[in-house]
Amino acid sequence: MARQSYHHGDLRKAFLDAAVEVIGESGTGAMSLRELARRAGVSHAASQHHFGDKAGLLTAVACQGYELLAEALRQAGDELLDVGVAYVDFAVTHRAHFEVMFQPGLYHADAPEVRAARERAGLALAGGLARMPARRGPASPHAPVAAWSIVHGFATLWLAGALPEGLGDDPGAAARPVIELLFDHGDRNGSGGGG
Amino acid sequence: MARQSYHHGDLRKAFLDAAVEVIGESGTGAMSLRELARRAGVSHAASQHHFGDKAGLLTAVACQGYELLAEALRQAGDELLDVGVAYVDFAVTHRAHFEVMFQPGLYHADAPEVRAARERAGLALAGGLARMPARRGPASPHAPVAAWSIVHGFATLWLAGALPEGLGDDPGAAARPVIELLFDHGDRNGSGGGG
DNA sequence: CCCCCATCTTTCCCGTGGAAAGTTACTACA
DNA sequence: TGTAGTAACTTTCCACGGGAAAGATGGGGG
Repeated sequence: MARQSYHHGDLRKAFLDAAVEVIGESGTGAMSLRELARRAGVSHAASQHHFGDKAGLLTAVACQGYELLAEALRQAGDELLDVGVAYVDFAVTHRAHFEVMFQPGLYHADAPEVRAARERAGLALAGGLARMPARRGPASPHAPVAAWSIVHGFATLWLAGALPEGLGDDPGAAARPVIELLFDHGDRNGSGGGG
Repeated sequence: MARQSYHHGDLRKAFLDAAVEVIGESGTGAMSLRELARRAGVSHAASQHHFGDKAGLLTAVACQGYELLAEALRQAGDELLDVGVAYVDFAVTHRAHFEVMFQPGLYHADAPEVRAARERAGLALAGGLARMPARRGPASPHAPVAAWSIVHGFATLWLAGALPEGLGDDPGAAARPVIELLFDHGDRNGSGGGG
C-alpha cells in the first residue's frame, strides 16, 4: 500500500533510497533534501523527524554503506584477491554509498552507529587480509595497509574517471591483475594472464 | 598599497588563494563564493567576471593543482619510491587542490586547460614509473596502474582519516614502506625483516 | 580629450537547509 | 468505545547561496 493519507509508511526508507539514487546519478553536491521530499511526495521538512538534518541523512547512507560493504566482503570468499575485487566491485556498484562513506566531512562520522558499522566492515576486510600472508612467506606489517590502499585507490581513480582507457567495462576484472601485482610479484613467470 | 579604489589588482589570485584556504580548512562543501568575496573585500558577484561560475573557480583550482602536482613529482627525483612518496606528500600538503582534482563533478573537467595540466601531471607521474621496471625483471603492463592506485589510495585514506592509528605524523614516511611492498616483494629476505 | 571596455557593484530571483509551531492520525489505556 | 498522548508530517518563516542582468567606475588607446 503506497499511502493516501498523512502517514507515509516508510518515509525513512524512501528518503534513504532516493538519496542513494540521486547521489549515484549526480553526486553528493547535487542532492537536496527538498528534491528527495518531492520524490517521496512529502513536505521538505518531513525528513527532519527521521534524520535530524542533512548530515543525519548522509550518516544513515554511510552506515548502510558500511553494512553493505561488510556483507559484500564476507560473501567474497576466503581468497584475498577475491576480497579485493569485491571491494572494487562494491565501490562501483554502490558509488553513492562509497562516495559518502569516505567523505567524513559530509556526515556525523563519529556517531556510534557509524563507528560500529565501520568496525564490522573493517573486520570483514581484515578477515580477507588475514589469509594473505600464508601464501607467500612472512607478512609485512604494512601489508594490510598496502592491500587496502591499492584497492581503494583503484576504485577511487576508476570512479573519478582518472584511469586510462582500455581497461574494459568491468572494474573488478580490471582490478584483479593490478591487485595480483601486490602479492604475486616474485611469481611472475608462473602467473600468466589468468583470465 | 593593496587597493583603495575600484580595481582590486589581482582579484583572480585573491579568490583562488581564498578558495584553497577555505577548502583546506572545511572542505569543498563549505566553500561559498560569497565567503570568498567577503574575504577579498569585494561584492559577491565579482568572481563572475574572472571565473564565470563556481565550477569555473574550481576548474582553476584543479588546474593549479595539476600544475603543482607535476612540479612536485618532477622535483621528487628519479626513484619511483620517491615519486610515490611525493604524490602522498602533495595530497596531504595540498589537500584542497587534491580534493577538487579528483572530484570531476565539481568543475569543468573537460576544459582544455585542465586536460593539458592533467596531461603534464600524468607525464611526470609516468616518468617516475618508467624507472621502476628496470630494477626488477620485466614490467607488468599493470604496474603503472598499480603504483598509481597504491599511492592514491594511501593518500585518500589518510586524508579521510580512515587509516589505523599508529602510522605517525608524517604521511610520506608512513607511505614509503607501503609502496615498497609493491615492488620489493621478492626481495624480502634482503629487506629489513620487520615483523 | 573622449570613448571603449575590463572590472567591479547593485539588485533581483529562485533554490536550499533549518527552526518553530501547527495539524493529523495511530495507539495505548481505561 | 472514547479520549489522551505521541509519532509523523505540514506550514510558515528566515538566512544563506549561486547566478542573471543592468549599472557604476576608471584606466588606456584613439
